[in-house]
Amino acid sequence: MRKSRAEAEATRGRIVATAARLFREKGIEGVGIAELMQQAGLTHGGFYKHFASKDALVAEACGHALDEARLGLAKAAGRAPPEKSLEALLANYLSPAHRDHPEQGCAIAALGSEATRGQTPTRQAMATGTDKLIELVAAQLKALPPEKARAAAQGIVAAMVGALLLARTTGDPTQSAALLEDVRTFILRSANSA
Amino acid sequence: MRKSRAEAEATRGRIVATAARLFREKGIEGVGIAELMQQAGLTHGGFYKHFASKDALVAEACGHALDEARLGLAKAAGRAPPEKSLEALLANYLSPAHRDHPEQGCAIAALGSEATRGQTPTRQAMATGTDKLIELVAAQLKALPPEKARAAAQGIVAAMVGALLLARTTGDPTQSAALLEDVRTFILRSANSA
Amino acid sequence: MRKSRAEAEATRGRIVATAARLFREKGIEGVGIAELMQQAGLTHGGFYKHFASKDALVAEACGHALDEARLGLAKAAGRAPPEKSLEALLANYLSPAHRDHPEQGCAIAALGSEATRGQTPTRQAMATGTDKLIELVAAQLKALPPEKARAAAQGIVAAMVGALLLARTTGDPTQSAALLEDVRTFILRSANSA
Amino acid sequence: MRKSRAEAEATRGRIVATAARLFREKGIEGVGIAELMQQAGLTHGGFYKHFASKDALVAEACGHALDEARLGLAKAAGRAPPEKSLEALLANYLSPAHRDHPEQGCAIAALGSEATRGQTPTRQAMATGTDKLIELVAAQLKALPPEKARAAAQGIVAAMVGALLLARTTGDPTQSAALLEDVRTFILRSANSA
DNA sequence: ACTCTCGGGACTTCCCGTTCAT
DNA sequence: ATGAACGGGAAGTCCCGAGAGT
Repeated sequence: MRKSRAEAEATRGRIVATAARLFREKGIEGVGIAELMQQAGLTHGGFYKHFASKDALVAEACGHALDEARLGLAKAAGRAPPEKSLEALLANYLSPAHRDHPEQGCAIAALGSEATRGQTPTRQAMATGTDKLIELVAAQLKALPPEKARAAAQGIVAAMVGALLLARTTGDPTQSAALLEDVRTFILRSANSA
Repeated sequence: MRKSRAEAEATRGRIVATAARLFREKGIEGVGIAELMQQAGLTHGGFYKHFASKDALVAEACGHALDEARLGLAKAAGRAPPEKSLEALLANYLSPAHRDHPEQGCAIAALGSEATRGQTPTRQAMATGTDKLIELVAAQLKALPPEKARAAAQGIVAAMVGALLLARTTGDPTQSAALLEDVRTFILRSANSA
Repeated sequence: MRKSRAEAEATRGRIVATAARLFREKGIEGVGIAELMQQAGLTHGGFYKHFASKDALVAEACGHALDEARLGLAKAAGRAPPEKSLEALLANYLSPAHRDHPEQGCAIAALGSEATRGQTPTRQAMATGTDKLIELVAAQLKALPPEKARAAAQGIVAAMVGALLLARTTGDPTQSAALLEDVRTFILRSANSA
Repeated sequence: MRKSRAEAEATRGRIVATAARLFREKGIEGVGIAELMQQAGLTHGGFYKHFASKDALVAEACGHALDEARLGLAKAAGRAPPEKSLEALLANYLSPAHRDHPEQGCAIAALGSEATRGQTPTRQAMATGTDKLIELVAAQLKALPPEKARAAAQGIVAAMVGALLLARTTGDPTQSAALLEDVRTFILRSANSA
């Protein structure tokens, strides 16, 4: 029944990963410890050996989700030629696939309004993750000096997150796909004229 | 003890208005029928004489919140000279005051991720309200032909909503105020070059 | 969701009946509130609206189980001609069917050793039920004066309960059936020579 | 710190003896490995060097308890003149002292209903011990041929075990003492008329 | 319209058997 | 052999949505 230290660490990681997925899919309040642990292949009894409370997990899972999504974006940007990296990043983020799969996507779009009302550690994790995302986008703005890049990156990230939210709100897939497309154009126009 | 038809109607309206405020403040799951009715000056027993379920109220309250916020924006835009109306609208939306008072502000930013997972009527109400907001913004883009205006308006609204979310996530008031400012610049740059 | 007063009372009764069955089948410690309520078609959340604690239910369920089993015995005794009523009662109690179905049978045999260590109300319920069972058996000893009947009845009940326990301990069905038969003979011999 | 083979064997025996006592006192589920080992003067970590599982110990402890109790009965029977040996055995078993000290007494009465639901090795041990007890009682029925003796012995053991259970259920010491007395009479009457 | 209550489900605490690490 | 810790699972408390009863 009991596992070695290494296995226990793996278990903990599995819980965090599962939580990061489920929270984005069903919302933080929409997932209970029991369901969470079951999805991780455990029972809820052992949860408190790994985390002090649900809120502690929430903070960690938010950080994990943010990191995971940012890594995907960085990879997509890296695969494109340097002058097209921003376009590639946007194509990845503002896509119907991302719209339809919040459980693997950006936690700001999936959990933003809930996280705002969360506890301090959660908000902290979201703030840190958001900042790193802005930095990632700023790094793609190679034509701009650092300060202007950061300012523009904030606008870009804001538009990205907002667009995803709007696209998920609209029921019509065609209409929301067009919206994502329009916002991409909107962003690039502003970025290019900076 | 029985009230007239008109009074009952007024009561119903008070419940919706209270819900629209509380939901934006504490989230949909964060507000119970009991607290809601108490804030409306009633007891929770009578709730189901007015609404079939909490979800029915949620849908209605979302629509109400969206309308209320949009009216405020329209008024702010209307007070400015025609060529400055978009600036005025943005100044109103992307302000520290709006950031600090979700309970009177935009429901997309305050409830977006929760509403996405809500029931159909709720999502419908959010979609309709979002569309009207886009139309309001498009109407300020007087230099553009209707179709281009709508496309640009989508980008603007996306950036507005996203910016508010980011600003509320960041704990530091100074930093988030700068972010709101930066996004305003970002939006106008794109709008002007359209 | 909520039920009328009468339905709630029925629910409570269903819980007790389910508990009486499950406890005898799996033991008191072997049944949790969750499983119990699930078998009764409910969830464990509502349990404490009906009972102050698990122990409170245990006491009530023991009483219920004892009553139920005694009623069955009384009926079996009543169906036989008066001079054969004890034989009928014993045939019913000391039968392979009873041995194989503790969940519908005598709670003393099924729960005796656990109940001994239970809380006062549980022990009280067991004591009362045991006493009534002795009285039932005494009532079949029509040839004896009341006091001698009660004394003999105690011996009979002791042998009945013990025989069931021994029969359930033995793995071999044939051997235990013979044991039940032998004990029946043993009892009647003593009763007839009193 | 390492102990010799013999010492380890002694330790093991001490654990079994402690378990046999504690199980009868508090029930099988009522005793944890930790308490058990502490009572044996050890810490719980080493338990699994001696036994594969708690269930393995349970089986062994049941056997030990049964043997121990039977030895006591045999000794009591042996101390009496041959024609009084059954009376002596009964006096020993059906005594207030036995009623009040299950931890040193008959495991069938103390653990019967729990053991019934135990695992196969446990049930096996109980069955074997029960059989030996019946044989011991049969050996006291010197006037009867072997087969009749065994049949009668089954009735006697059943009544003995049942009586102890009933006596422990009743709260009142006086009443239960009378019950034990009555059952003794009941048994002897049947035995003598066989 | 108000109060009380039913049933649902969440979170958390506690303890147990078992095993790792020392 | 010791002690810590992992994972399982139960008990219990709390709050919520919904509706019955007055």
